[in-house]
Amino acid sequence: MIESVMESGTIRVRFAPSPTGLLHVGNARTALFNWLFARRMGGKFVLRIEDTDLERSKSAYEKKLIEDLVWLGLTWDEGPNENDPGETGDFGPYRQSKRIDLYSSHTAQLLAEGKAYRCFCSPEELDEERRRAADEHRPQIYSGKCRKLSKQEIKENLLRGKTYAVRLKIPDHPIKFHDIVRGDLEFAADTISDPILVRSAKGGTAGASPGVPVYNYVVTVDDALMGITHVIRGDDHISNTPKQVAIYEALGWKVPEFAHLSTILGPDHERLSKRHGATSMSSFREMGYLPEAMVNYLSLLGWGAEDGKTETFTAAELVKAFTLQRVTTSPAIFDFEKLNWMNRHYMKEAPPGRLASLCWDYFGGLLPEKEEASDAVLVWFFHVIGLFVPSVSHLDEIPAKAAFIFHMDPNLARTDQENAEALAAGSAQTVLNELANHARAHAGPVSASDFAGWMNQIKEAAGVEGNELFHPIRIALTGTHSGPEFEKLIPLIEQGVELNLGIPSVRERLDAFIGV
RNA sequence: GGCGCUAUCGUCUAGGGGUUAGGACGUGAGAUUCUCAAUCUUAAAACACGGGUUCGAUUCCCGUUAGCGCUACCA
Repeated sequence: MIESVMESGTIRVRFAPSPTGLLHVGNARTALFNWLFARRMGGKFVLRIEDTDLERSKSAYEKKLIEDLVWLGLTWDEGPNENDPGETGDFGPYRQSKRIDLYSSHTAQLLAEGKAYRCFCSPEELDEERRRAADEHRPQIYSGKCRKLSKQEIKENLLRGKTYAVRLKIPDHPIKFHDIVRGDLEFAADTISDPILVRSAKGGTAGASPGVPVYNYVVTVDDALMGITHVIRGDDHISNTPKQVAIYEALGWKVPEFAHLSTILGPDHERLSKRHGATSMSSFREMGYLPEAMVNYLSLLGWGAEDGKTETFTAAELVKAFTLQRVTTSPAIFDFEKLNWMNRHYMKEAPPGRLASLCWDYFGGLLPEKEEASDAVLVWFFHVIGLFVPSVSHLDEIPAKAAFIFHMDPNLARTDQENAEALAAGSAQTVLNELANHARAHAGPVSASDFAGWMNQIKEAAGVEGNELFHPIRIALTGTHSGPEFEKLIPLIEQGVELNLGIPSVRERLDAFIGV
């Protein structure tokens, strides 16, 4: 089966996260590049859950992980199903915890062929070896002591019930492999320790070790058995790769192509972590970032368009443009500002209805339940959101910006530092008196043109214009000296009043502030 | 300590033996708008250092330095 897949030329890649936490920026970018490569090449994208670390793995994280991948639009062809505990694909199981029986036959084979051996060394002995190597400025690699054990010695150890681990014999020639991103990589044999394949356990006198296989062994066997042709992953795995290559070769399997992606760092050049703020996909989603902005931004971390200029790509455009050859080698710093810019870009393009429904929950308590809201309320809310979107980087900032629509505190408006300055101007009181007169003389809701008319008359009567005119009025009406233009704002306020959303009318606002 | 990866504006990057070293974010200035945001125009801003190779290196090679990763019977 493996051979047939390899020979068919179908490209198969995998994303193999362990469900020990949320999907963060680095892993999301790895998933994205795998996905892009698979889609671009017409290959298969496999999701494999590496949940062998039972202590840290949680099914809740697996669920969240799947949610986040779906949110980003990185759909997989094989792997755990999105909505049920089942799996899709012919190369399963796709959860590593269900695969633990698959490795022992290969271990037995390696042992039988003399490509692996039993290592009876104790942790203490190994520690001692390492310590000595460090003292002598040598690479800290295993001495290979147990390689030389005679059959007789092994038998005796087994008979005495000594525990042993299984180690691979690293061949004594340099290990080379090709990395699509970095070119040919080569590691000298004497810098690579014989890797443990299977952890120590009390073995029987026959058969393979009953111990638990280690990560490097497991991924290699899994990748091979799943017919993975291209391993695209973080560059923290470069040092693991020669060991894995040796495993492929010992088992007589074709070595896949590798592509090691550079690390994503925080602004302080440290590895990106929670310390730097939001880094998980779910937190970005909660903050109201759009998935297409996230995908686009992530794609630019370690990759660039061929023309050297294009920055914005839809997912489809990315699939068309993406090549591993253009992936960059140096580490990239995650720039929240540029992500924000990207999100603003996509918010401008998004239909207001979509943004409004994403925002609804941010306005908890101020609006009816979305399901119970009338069409008129929905439309009104679309407009409110549309009014504030240009002034925010992500959707969850909107409620604070829009708060004055729902309620206004005249005392706060008066005492706010910057407001106080504007109100202290000599003309401010005149302007406000004039405004009060107009409001007094007006019955019913105020239209945008009513208000524009007032403005013109106040301008003449008070003999002021510009900030001196508009600042006091804006403060009287909204409690702040900055915000959306009156022409759009006034109708929205009066409509909101009519919809019984409990928001103060133009007249009520002015009354509270200046007494009408 | 050992092994490895990396090095172009503050950041993401394009480029590549001879270029005014290009674009984007951010920043400054200007325009527009009642304000803020948005928008438009515009400016400043980079080839880490030292040796080679070469007529010529930012580009190729070597070294230094710095950053990062790995160095587990973790994944």
